[in-house]
Amino acid sequence: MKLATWNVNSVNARLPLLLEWFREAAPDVCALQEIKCIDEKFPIEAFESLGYNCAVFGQKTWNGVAILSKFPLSDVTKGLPGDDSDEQSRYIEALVEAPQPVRFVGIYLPNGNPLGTDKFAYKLRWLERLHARAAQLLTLEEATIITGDFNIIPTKADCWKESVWLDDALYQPAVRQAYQGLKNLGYTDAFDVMPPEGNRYTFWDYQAGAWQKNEGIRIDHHLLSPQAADRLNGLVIHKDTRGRTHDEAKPSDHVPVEIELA
DNA sequence: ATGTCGATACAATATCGA
Repeated sequence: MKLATWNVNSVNARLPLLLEWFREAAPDVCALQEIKCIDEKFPIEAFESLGYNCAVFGQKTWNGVAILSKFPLSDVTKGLPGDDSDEQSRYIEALVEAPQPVRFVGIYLPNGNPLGTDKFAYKLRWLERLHARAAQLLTLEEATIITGDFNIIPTKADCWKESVWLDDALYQPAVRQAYQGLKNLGYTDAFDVMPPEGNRYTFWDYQAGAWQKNEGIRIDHHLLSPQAADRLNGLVIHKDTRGRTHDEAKPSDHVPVEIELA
């Protein structure tokens, strides 16, 4: 069973490339982030024609997350619990009704830049709420996967040059500690168990020739409950999609990251 | 010298967020 995550930076701007990749890689389940549209503008028919069920939590202009699945989806939760005033679409959760079910959580964690603003405070509060939800999910004793764009560089090995990231919200000690805190609850980062050969980055900035110079970072992660970690068989970072174009469509700045579960 | 994107309000460019 292949479960992927991809920050697509607008699902509609990316659609030709997405459909091409979904045909090739054929993930069973995929979390999308930054769909950048309201629910009514999500290209549901295009994905349904490839055999996917869609759960969408959209938003105008910014953010927006979705789950695509070849298996039925049930028990869908939209929005991260813990703050009714949070209006940003960054969290979606569903039960994937496969022969061996999986509870699948897709997140688009706040970027948090620049430091010293309410944006960074929002990121820290969001992390606290995610910690609480992650702890709650563990009590279900299910195979649970929390995946998505975490906007967190876990270690200095996960960026091309540490000095560049020291003043960035993606690499702050408090943020990295919060990520470790999720692991301390009992979640496993699939990358720690199944590091791929060669590339470890999942994002290359559009600017400053970052892709051409391989100046990337690893910020798209899969966290697995013990019941899910016991089934982990592999991890693939689809780096080639970063260099692909399709007619008018240009690549996302993130690439898909996929895990294989027994 | 952030050197690029995408959505939006707006009607060719500017702003915002990343």
